[in-house]
Amino acid sequence: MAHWLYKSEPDVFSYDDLAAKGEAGQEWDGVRNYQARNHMRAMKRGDRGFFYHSNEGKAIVGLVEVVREVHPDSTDDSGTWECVDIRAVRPVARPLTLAEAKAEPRLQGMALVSNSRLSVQPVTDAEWAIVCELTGVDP
DNA sequence: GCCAACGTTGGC
DNA sequence: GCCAACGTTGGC
Repeated sequence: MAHWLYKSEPDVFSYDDLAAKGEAGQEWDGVRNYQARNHMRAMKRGDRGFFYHSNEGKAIVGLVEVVREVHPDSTDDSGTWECVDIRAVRPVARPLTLAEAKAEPRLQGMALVSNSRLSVQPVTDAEWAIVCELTGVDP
């Protein structure tokens, strides 16, 4: 099973906001980046991911899961953009800040560290295990 | 609030 | 198809 990371500004849409949507989750719409879209196209129902708060907090704060595979973005009329639906699983026991991730030698290759602008990122199995360890998540 | 990094657009 | 200009993101 592949793993992912989703970024969101908590001012706009926070992990708590996602949790409030419950089991049905939320369409991850508004993504207007081809790389990010391609990652969403590759997602399978049940894939787990991390939820990262950008700008404010700058930390991995929760665990999420894909509940609906790729489909047209309802906020896009052009037919270009697609997205998945995700739901909150549970918050992590201990948020992992960007500064901590940058300071962790084993995470230097992580997209979060090396390509901060990509809003939907793949997470390798190795990175997943390390972040689970650092956040106190039972994978 | 600034600015660097990156992606996208459009003229040639 | 190249590349300059522009807009956006996001860390600081």
